[in-house]
Amino acid sequence: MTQNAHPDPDFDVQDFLPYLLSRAAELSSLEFQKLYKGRYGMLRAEWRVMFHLGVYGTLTAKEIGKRASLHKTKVSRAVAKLSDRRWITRARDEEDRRAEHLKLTAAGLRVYEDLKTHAADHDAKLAEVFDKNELELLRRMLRQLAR
Amino acid sequence: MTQNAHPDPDFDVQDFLPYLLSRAAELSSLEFQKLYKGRYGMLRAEWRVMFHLGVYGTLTAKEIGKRASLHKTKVSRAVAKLSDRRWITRARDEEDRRAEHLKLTAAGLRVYEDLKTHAADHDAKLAEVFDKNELELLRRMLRQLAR
DNA sequence: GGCTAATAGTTGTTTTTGTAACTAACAATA
DNA sequence: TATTGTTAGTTACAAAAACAACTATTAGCC
Repeated sequence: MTQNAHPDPDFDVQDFLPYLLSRAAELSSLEFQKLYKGRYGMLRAEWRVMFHLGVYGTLTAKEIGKRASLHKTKVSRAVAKLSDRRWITRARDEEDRRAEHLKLTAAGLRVYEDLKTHAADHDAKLAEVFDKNELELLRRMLRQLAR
Repeated sequence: MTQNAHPDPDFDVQDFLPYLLSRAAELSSLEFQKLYKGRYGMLRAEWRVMFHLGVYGTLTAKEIGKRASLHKTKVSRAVAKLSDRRWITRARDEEDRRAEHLKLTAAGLRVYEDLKTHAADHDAKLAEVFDKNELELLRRMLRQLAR
């Protein structure tokens, strides 16, 4: 079966990084997901859009998609829904009338702040199994992998 | 869950572990996903089922679900499809006739071996940005988070 | 200017997923 | 041995994701 020159003939699929990562991602986000879904009826893409606006202030859909690794259709639908709920505003760019500048409303900001608070709590809980150095390294490595 | 005493008032959502993890997971698995999807028309759940059978030999759907963190409906559908393609066999347990013992066929084993080889290559490529100790720590932490 | 290509974002359609309800077999217990 | 509860796995239906095709606008270029 093996063809030739494979890095490690005794590779264990259970150590496969994408697998470990996706399990860790799924399980670690479960609780928080319940919160934004249950309390605000939000989807993951919507939460991502909101928090990018929370962090950066004003962005276009394209910029959000790029930064958050979300496909434009997901961003588009998330933006439509958030806008319907008056959690964000859309302002047409007068230089380039295809683009819109998105921004949290006051209500949106409150939602963002609330979720952010819970995210901080949740993160702290996840983090407490590790020590500070390990954790810093973990974050660095994850950022590195996300390119 | 905790109500007050928020750990860090200046918490940055972009360091939120579930977010970092899910981005790292998505991006790191992209290439490999193309492979099992493109070459074998497989879904992620199907690949997971196959590789668990590849590693453990024989398992029931329930065991796979538990080990792979897959919901029983996903396992059920994956098993149905893999069985249609003659990549796995299903043998009714005669002690408990609700359960089935699943196993890769010779053809299934070939698919598994092929994918495993590519997984090993892909993993090696991902891993090469880190040094051995870091990598070991990363895997340990991810396993820890996946509980 | 007028033509083609590219870009920002949207919409429609098809796959996949999530959820709940279901069947069949087993277990516990009265 | 009926009765009720549990468990392994399936199926049906609704929600969400993926993908392709679309509109409107801008950019490049002859």
